[in-house]
Amino acid sequence: MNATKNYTNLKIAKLLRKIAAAYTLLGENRFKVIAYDNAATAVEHATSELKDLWDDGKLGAIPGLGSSIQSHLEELFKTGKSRHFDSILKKINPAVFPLLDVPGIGPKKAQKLVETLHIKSARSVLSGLEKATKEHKIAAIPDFGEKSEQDILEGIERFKRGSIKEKRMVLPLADATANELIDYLHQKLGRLAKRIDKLGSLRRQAATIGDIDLAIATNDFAAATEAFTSYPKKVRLIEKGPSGASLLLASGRQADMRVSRPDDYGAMLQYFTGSKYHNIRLRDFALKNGLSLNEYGIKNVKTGKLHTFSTEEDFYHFLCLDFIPPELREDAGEIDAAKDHALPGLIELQDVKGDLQMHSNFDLDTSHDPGNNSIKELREAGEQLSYDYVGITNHNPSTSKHTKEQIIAKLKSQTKIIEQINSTTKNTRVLSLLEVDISPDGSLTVPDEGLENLDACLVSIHSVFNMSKDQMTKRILKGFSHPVARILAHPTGRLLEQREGYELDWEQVFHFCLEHDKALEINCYPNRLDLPDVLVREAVKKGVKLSLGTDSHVKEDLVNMRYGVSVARRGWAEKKDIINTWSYARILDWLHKRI
DNA sequence: GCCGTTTTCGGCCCGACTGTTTTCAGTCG
Repeated sequence: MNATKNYTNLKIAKLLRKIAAAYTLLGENRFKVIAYDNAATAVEHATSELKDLWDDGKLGAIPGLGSSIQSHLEELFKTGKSRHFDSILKKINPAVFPLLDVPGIGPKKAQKLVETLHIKSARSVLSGLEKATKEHKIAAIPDFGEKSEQDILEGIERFKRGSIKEKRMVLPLADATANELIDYLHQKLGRLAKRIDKLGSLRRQAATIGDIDLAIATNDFAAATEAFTSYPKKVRLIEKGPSGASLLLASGRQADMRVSRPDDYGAMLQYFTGSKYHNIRLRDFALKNGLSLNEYGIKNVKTGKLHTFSTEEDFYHFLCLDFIPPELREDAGEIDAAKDHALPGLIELQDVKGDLQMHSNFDLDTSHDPGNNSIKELREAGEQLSYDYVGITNHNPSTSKHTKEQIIAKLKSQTKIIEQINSTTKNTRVLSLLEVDISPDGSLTVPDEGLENLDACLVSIHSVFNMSKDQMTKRILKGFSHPVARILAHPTGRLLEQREGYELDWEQVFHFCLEHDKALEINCYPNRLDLPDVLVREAVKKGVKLSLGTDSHVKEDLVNMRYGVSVARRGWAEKKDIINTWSYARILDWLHKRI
């Protein structure tokens, strides 16, 4: 058992990529190499741990893992090693593999470098290579030159910076950074820019973003490039070509811009929005119909005629597909659904009638951070957004500082204030909620009498994260089974780029929610976005209800709702899946259920 | 090595860029 414990999906994916690189160097059939690369990607994208799938005999459910790779993984899980993988890796100098993470170095270059420089160990390879570049030994190697020597040095430095702090931007930060740049470009270019759009993972609204990619539709490439490269907030210009340019931003990330004529802007937008795997699947689909796709349009393979498209809608329709919203382009069945006219009608921001998590400064002397604004101010902020209701979800009063009676008294006084506020308005109503900690033993940190007068409560984990999957599932379901607990807040506990979430048995959690008519939260806070999109998809498939909460601690953060909506959309959620789309009367009725 | 409403055999996405070269291999997205 212990031997197999460490095979996380991340590690398996890395192993499969190493095998792919090794096969490249051993001169194996290149499609075999691609197969291993694809398998690695499939593992990275898997929604469950492979080890768990294997336990359940469901390893075959991952597309890209055929019988051969499955059998090797099986051996790995059973015995802690794979003789087949080991025998392949043994043939390659181990110093090759760390270099594959350096930008610009692939298997072939890595091999050539370590051989020429006589580097033998994985541990010393980076420092050895760095030393060699400084002694100008690289330029002398055949097929390398002055420029590649510099590139390698830069690559190593980038890698070193990256390995210390390889942080992607959380979606809201990337979005804000991009919007600022887009505003600047609109102002600078005026009517010369017919359109400016985000591209890549940012347009697909992924939870974290690497580089910021933009597209400009214009007939004046030179003006667009000039405007972009003279962006005052750039740290430096990285490169500039006839149809685009790249800048380094203060965050350490790049901003890439591409220009295209309005007539073929649709194909360009489609191509660079990705994802890579969506595009690969789409090209495969197109080829079967005699069509070849590229960033300029769609080519008829037989006649060679290129069709161009000013919009993405036309591009997809030409392929006899419904338009696929960017959030769905992850090769998760969206192309088949588009063919069958079975894409979901995704939830929109304007469908949202209220926000179900925010923290006020009401004096509850809480266990965790209180908010900055009064309940009244938060209600007004909700009114500004035309909400029908806002749910005040202060943390429970600290249990160490108060007696049971004090906790009950504090909660009663808050309920009174909320009743008072509600009596003065018929517009945006305040829901009297509470975010209650689930203790390690599964009990709630508020006595039942304190929960009585609430509309409902959210429950969540804020301490003792290091429990086994089994224990944590039991803990959460015990706390969640309290009749007043209607919503499980930030269900995985992850903090993007900071902390992995705890593991849960999701089958059990989903089943529990369905059985007791309870909801899972999609927390919209920038570094949570929790539930993650892939779990939203699973929940939606099963019919589990979802709630949106910004978890705001200042009233300005209520606008983060749109990022939660993005997560919901990436999980194929429709209006009917999200309880925040309900009227005040209906949500109140649902919150008051005691099951 | 994977995969299948054209296929259990014979295919497997597409093009740009770069550097080092005189026609292309390697890498990337």
